[in-house]
Amino acid sequence: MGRWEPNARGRLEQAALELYIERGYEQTTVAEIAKRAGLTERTFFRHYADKREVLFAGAGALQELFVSAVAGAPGSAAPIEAVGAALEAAAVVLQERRDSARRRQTVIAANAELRERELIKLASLSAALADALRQRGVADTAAGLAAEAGIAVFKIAFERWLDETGRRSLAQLIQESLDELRDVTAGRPSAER
Amino acid sequence: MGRWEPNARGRLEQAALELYIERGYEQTTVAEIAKRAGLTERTFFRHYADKREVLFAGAGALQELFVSAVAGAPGSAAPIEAVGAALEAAAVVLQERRDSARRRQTVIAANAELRERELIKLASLSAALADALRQRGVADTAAGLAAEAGIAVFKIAFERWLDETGRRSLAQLIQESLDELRDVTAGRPSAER
DNA sequence: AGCTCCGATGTCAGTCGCTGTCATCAGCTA
DNA sequence: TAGCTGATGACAGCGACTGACATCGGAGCT
Repeated sequence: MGRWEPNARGRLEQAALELYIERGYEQTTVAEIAKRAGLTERTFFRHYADKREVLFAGAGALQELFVSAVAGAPGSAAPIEAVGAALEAAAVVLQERRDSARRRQTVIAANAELRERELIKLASLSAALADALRQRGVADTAAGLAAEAGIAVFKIAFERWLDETGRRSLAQLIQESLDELRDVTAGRPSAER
Repeated sequence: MGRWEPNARGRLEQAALELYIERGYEQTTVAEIAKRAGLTERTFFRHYADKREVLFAGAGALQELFVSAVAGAPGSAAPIEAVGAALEAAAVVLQERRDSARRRQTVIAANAELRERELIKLASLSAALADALRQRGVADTAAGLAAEAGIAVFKIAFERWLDETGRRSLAQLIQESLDELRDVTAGRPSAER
């Protein structure tokens, strides 16, 4: 039990998300977030490096999930298969949270600064993925390419998952996108519109 | 002849790059940049939306180059081939500017905000590439994947081009990376370390 | 030439994100 | 009970960025 109201971080995240939805990211001041959480602006910045970071608290956990999935893939798995395993592990975790993911994504999509922050989180994910592949003995360039390709697939599958009415699971969409990426890079002509 | 000293934008870009190199991005204030360019802080913000944007003035031209290269690719070219053509066109333009590209990249790599801005420029490039592919009749998902894959290849080839002592051209490195991406996504085991 | 228009710049005040510093407060331990 | 410590508050200050208004000087018109 804390000495003050417990879970200050959680209250800040909740308040920030609410306000970003209600009035938009730019129209929300950090002082307002802190006030709604029953804290002061200064305390907000002790918990989060900046006004954007409060929306990305889960990024660290996701990255650990990715890395351990790659590390845990069978030694016989090809790099792209290890990456696929990581993406599927993430899909399982995210599958239950589609509504909240969609709310969050709506906020992010509406603001360029937040999109920038999301992109650097994905880049960090890619770098961690590449490192994990190198740990498995994958050559430098191949590791970087497999990681970037995996993140590209994740981005596109995730976007479709949130857009769709929701028949297919995230894992399915990831698998399909991975297959389609293989076809596309092979120069195979895909279905036209 | 302009009424004031001409080429205010160019002077601002020059001054900013110099100062970012001399004392670092964070340690440079906009007022200092403006002063070195013989202007005021307010005028800086009339030319550039923020302190980061002054480093990315060329992004628009690069994007147009990408788009017109895709649009100009033969109708028989597969999506990934059209993307490859765009990357090669960019490589030709960049090939002559390795030193200045390296200086710029050193500044960007040293600061997270600048890396974020670079990533969103690349994302914008990817979106434009995908749109250009859709114009050619490529299906939505395939267009998005081909574009993201192309940008991934560009990122990695560009990085290697700047790192290497410089034997291979950027165009060569892009071609090799494109080939390696095809192998990696096909699950083909690549050389290990 | 004289006049007017207009776009680029300067000036100034103000908001807000973010930081450094010091005080305070609540529980824990000796 | 007397510290000790970690989380918080209070406050001053810097710098990025914006809105409003003044100014300046060339372009075009009469």
